[in-house]
Order: sequence, then C-alpha cells, then structure tokens
Amino acid sequence: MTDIIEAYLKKVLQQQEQVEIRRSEIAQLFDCVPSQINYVINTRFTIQRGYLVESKRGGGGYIRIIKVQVLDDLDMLNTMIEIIGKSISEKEAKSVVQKLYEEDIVSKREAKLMLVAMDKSLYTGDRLLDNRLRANLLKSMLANLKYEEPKKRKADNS
Amino acid sequence: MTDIIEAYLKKVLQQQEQVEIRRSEIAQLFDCVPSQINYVINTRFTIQRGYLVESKRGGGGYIRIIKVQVLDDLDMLNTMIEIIGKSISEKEAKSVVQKLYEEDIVSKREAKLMLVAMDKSLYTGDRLLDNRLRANLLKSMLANLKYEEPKKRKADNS
DNA sequence: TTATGATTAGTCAAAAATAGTCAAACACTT
DNA sequence: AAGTGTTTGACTATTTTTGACTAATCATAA
Repeated sequence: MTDIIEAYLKKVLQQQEQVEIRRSEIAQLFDCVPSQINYVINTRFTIQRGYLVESKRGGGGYIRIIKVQVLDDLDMLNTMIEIIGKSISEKEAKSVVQKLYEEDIVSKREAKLMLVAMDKSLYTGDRLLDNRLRANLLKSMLANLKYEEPKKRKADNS
Repeated sequence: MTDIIEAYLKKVLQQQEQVEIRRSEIAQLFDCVPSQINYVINTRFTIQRGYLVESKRGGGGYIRIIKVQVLDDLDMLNTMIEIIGKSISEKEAKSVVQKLYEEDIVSKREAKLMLVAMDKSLYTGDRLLDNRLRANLLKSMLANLKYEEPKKRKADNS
C-alpha cells in the first residue's frame, strides 16, 4: 500500500514540482486510514530524499509536497553538522560560520545574520543549555542551506 | 473561504493603499456569516503583516484596512523591532520575516535562514521563555540588517 | 436634551473540519 | 524467535466556521 501511494504521488510529481493533497481524500482513494498517508510521507518524502512537506490543519487543510534541489555544498555542510554535534560554544560556532563564508557557501550578509544568532547575549545565561540551543539553531540553519526550492511559493500563511 | 476573502482584499489593496468595506456586504458577497470577516481580519491583516485596521459601528459603519506605509528599509526595520517587543510567538515572528521578504529587505535565502531560527522546535519548550528568546534573536537580526549594505537586487526570480 | 430603536461591528465559545502522533497489532525476513 | 517495516485506530492539535450575545453609533421621537 505504502509503495502504491508513494508511486502515485511521485508520478504526479514528475509532471509538477509540487503537489497538494487533502489527506482524507487520498486515504479514501486508496481505501486506507488517513494516518497511512503520514506514514508514506514520513518514510518516502523526507528531506534526505529531496522533498519538503508543508501542511495545514482545519477547514481547507492540506498537505503539500515540494520537490527540492540538493545543492553541491552538501558534503561540506553535512560534515559541519556532524562536527557541531549536540552542543557548541559561541566561539566555535562563530568559527564555523566564518568557515562557511570563506568557503563561499554563504554571503557576507548571511554570515552576519548567522553570527548574530550565535551570540551569547541572546541566550538564557545557562552555559550548558545555551550551547545546546546554539547547536540546534546552527545545525538547522546549515541543514536549510542544503536545499533549494525550484519555484516560487504562493501566499504563505502559517 | 478565509483564503478567498483574504485574496480578494489583498487584490484590492494592490491597487489602493487602503480599502473600506461594509462587513455585512462582504459577508453576503461570499455567502458567509459576518463574523467570518472578523476572523479573516484578525488572522490575516495583523500589524505583523503590515496592516492597520479601523472600524466604526452603527449606521454608516465600516471596516477600513490600511497598508502600513514605510519610508525606507531603516524605517521598516525600526518599526518591526518595535512591534516585536520583548516577546513574540513563532507565528507572529514568521509573519514578520515574511513581510521582510515581501518588502524586499531580505533575500529568499536570508528569509529562510531567519524562518528556521524562529521555529518552535529549536527552543527550550517553555513557551514564555522561548518567546522572549525568539524576540531577542529576531530583533538582533533585524538590527544587524540596519547596518548592512542594502541587499543587492537581482531580477526577482525567487 | 434624553430616551429609544435601528443599524452596524465585535467577542467568544462551541462545533466542524482538517492533519499529526503514537503505540499496538500485523506481516515478512532472517 | 527476533528484527524490521507496515497498517490501524484512538487520541490529540490546529484552524476555520458559525451563531448567539454584546457594544457602539446614528437617527428620530419625546
């Protein structure tokens, strides 16, 4: 079942670079429970496989799957993410960002934005906690740099 | 429905800098209850998204939506920093960043970096604390943009 | 001027319409 | 038997829609 739904969605995505579904409709179409759709998405349309997923609940809710393009700095970014680990100091974090800039992976403005976000003064004051928060933030930003959407998005509510 | 009404009003606001409606008329036009209009306004035309709303009840009553006008980038950034204040939710923060992007003050990549940094999942889980941390971070990033050279403008592909 | 009724818009909470999570049950493979 | 991946469904979370009730303003009558 999972494979069938995956194939169906991929087929649509061959024509378009994104697809928007109503979870319950697809579930009906394939005669399965709605949460099966979540399973398909969680296992087959991950960011590692090159897909971004957005959704909204409530009236007019949807699930949108977007094909993304993996950029060539992937390896460097992955390595850095590994290095960062669960925790990182302000200094180390700033040198990671500096490195990104030197490697031409981010622009000067982008680097400055990231540097600001690493600054000690923004956090709670509890060093261990701060180092973990900082690591999470930096890793998220790096992960974000790995991919790029092929096309414009419409009005983003959220 | 909400999206449709939002789109309608935004379309009008593309032509004019403000729009004045009679609540019951719009409700009739879209065949919904009048309070739906309040919902649209409260969720889609907030100050974080760059709109001011005025209204009057009674005979000849109206609802007026005004696009906030800013003189230049610096002005806009200062205004946003004020709006952010000491604490901001994930949703509001993302609205602010979205607005920054729409106003062409940040590039798409910059916006995405900032959006990632606003995400709930990165913080401690204590909502009040998180909202304060988020406000500090966002304000720092905005302040940083004030002193940067302006973003280089390319043909807007996005 | 004051009271009253008509005409608006605002508020709030319940109901409806979605999607998400998680763990138990199931089915295969090794 | 143990491990892995899939299916299911009960429960949760979020967003929108609806409507009854409230508040403000205006027009008019007393």
